[in-house]
Amino acid sequence: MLNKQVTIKDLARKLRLSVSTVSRALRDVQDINPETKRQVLALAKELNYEPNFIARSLVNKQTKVIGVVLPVIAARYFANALSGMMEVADANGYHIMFCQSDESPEKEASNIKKLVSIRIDGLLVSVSKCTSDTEIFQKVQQRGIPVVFFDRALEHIDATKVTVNQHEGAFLAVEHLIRKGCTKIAHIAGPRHLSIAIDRMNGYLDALQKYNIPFNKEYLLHCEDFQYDAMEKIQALFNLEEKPDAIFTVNDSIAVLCIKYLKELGIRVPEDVAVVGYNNDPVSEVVWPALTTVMQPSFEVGKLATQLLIDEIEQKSTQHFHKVLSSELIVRSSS
Amino acid sequence: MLNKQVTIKDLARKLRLSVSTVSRALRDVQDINPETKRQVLALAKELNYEPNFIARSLVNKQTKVIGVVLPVIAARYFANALSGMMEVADANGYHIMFCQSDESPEKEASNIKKLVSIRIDGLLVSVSKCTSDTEIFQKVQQRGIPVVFFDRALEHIDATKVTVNQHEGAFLAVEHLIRKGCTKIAHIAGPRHLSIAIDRMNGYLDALQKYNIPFNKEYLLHCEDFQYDAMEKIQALFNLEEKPDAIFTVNDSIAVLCIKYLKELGIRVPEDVAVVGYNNDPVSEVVWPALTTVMQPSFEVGKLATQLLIDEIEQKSTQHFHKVLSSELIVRSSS
DNA sequence: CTGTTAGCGCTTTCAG
DNA sequence: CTGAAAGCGCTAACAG
Repeated sequence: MLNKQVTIKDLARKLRLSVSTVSRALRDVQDINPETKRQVLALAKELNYEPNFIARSLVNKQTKVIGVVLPVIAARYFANALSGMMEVADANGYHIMFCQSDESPEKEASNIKKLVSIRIDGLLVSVSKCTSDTEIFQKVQQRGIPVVFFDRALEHIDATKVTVNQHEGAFLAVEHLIRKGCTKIAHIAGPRHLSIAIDRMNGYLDALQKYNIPFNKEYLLHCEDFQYDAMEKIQALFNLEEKPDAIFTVNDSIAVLCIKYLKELGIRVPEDVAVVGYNNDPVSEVVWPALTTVMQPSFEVGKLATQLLIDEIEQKSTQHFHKVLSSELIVRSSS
Repeated sequence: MLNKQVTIKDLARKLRLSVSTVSRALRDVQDINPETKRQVLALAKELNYEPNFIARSLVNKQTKVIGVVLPVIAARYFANALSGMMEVADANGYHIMFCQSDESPEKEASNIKKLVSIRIDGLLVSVSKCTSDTEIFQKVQQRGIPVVFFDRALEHIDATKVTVNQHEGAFLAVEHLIRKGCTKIAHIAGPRHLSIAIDRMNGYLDALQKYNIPFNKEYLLHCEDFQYDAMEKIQALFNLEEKPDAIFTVNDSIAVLCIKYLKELGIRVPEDVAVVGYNNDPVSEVVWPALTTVMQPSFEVGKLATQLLIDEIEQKSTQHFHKVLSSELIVRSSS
């Protein structure tokens, strides 16, 4: 049943060669007789030889596995980023091993420790909402394992980062609302300590400023946890004297909640109030009216981050970059 | 910078012990002086020793990694199943390495080959829509690597399988429509060769039969690729003389399309036509009216499949099971 | 161009 | 209870 794996030794014996010669023949090294190489390769194929990664790792001190830690795989954005990573990893002979932090810094840390103990060659991470400590990442770097941050990066750490220009995406969204004639534009923002949320908020603020629209403090509300306190913020907005004529939200699920709430109130979207979300989540196509939103290049982020990480692993590059990718506004009927 | 990993040898030297004694102390083996063990453990902690998985794998001939191949990670169902897998794997000291087949049998096969060459200890797979050949899986088994199928399994292969009772889920959905008073119930089914789609269709048929509702051939339509040909089927349905008063669809995205189309036609949901989907996709909560749908226990599927696989790997069980889990009908306002 | 030797970090007989 | 020795499968000097 269990037909043992054929090893380099078996090949050597059958060919009356030494294992080192066989080893050389199997790889792309010079100093090998083409004819010998041919024979070895032929026999290897015939016997269905497969190099043993484990043994190779032990001597080379590199596993060809890249660790990935991200908040949650069930989010479309991260699933797409991961797909991009797998594509590039595959093309370069690397394997991906990923873990989710579930937005918990503790779980994030334990995942990282686990990956490091497996001897990953490099680490790709998108930090949890509450991560602020750089120490663990520095420890990884000190071990000689390159770290690349994607999407959500820590500010005060010297490492390569691939992020998306949140400010620009938000600016585009708000500019679009302004051009549609909206002047009382509210923003339901994300957590105050989360950099991507702050960037989006600043994009909102700067767009208002550029078009000389006075900023109304009452139109800016923060959801501290992205989701569960959203409804009360929305309600607060429509209890104001001066109701907004547009809402830009930090993500699509909040935008969808807005649309539902407005419908209940008999307020028309987009005629009375326009709504724009963020992320191009699948739900955005399905609500009615379909949601205008900002699409981030998640797949590209994954690909680029992985490529840069591999470059660092293979020492092709030694310095750190911060690449910032652009987003795209997708205009649908909610605005 | 690169502070070398401390090895078992370092511990041995400092403690003036032999490596084999240290090795024993580090593991749960008998034949070791408790005091010696204590010392070794203490020093190990102090020096931050971490056992080298790679070296251990090489001698033990087991990697503690489980390979997972699934169609696509961006689908909520699979993301959840994978989360369940990671939970159980983690709790048992295993790691997960996953690949997506993108519904291509070729990519599926190459992923499996890749995983096998990494020397995974076991394989978890949900086959692509078009996979029918059992050969590759048998080859994996012959290598002594246990295979467990989850969600989508191949029929003609002797292996442990964890699936969801599609027939029952569909039956529940249709029964619910019948109890609501619907009698002209249409079904937009999935591909004819895909077993889960066939099971759902049979659940539909059997529910009709049980309640003595005559089957109308015109009310049964197949989408051969799940998505892109859905719209024409829906239209066909409403070009019939005798229009249906309910539609049960093979998945939620088709159900959502139905709702949209019915709205355009000015047909009220659920008053004129009730709609029920399948999967409890996030979109089902967001459409209006919110979609009644069947929720599959994907997380549980992942957990159970992994537990059974680990049992097989560790020889706790040697025979194969086929576990079938139940689904739940989630009633919302579309029916 | 090829063989010999040593060794990666760990486990496992086999003696003591 | 502990140590010596061999070996997992492969790579990497170093001679020849």
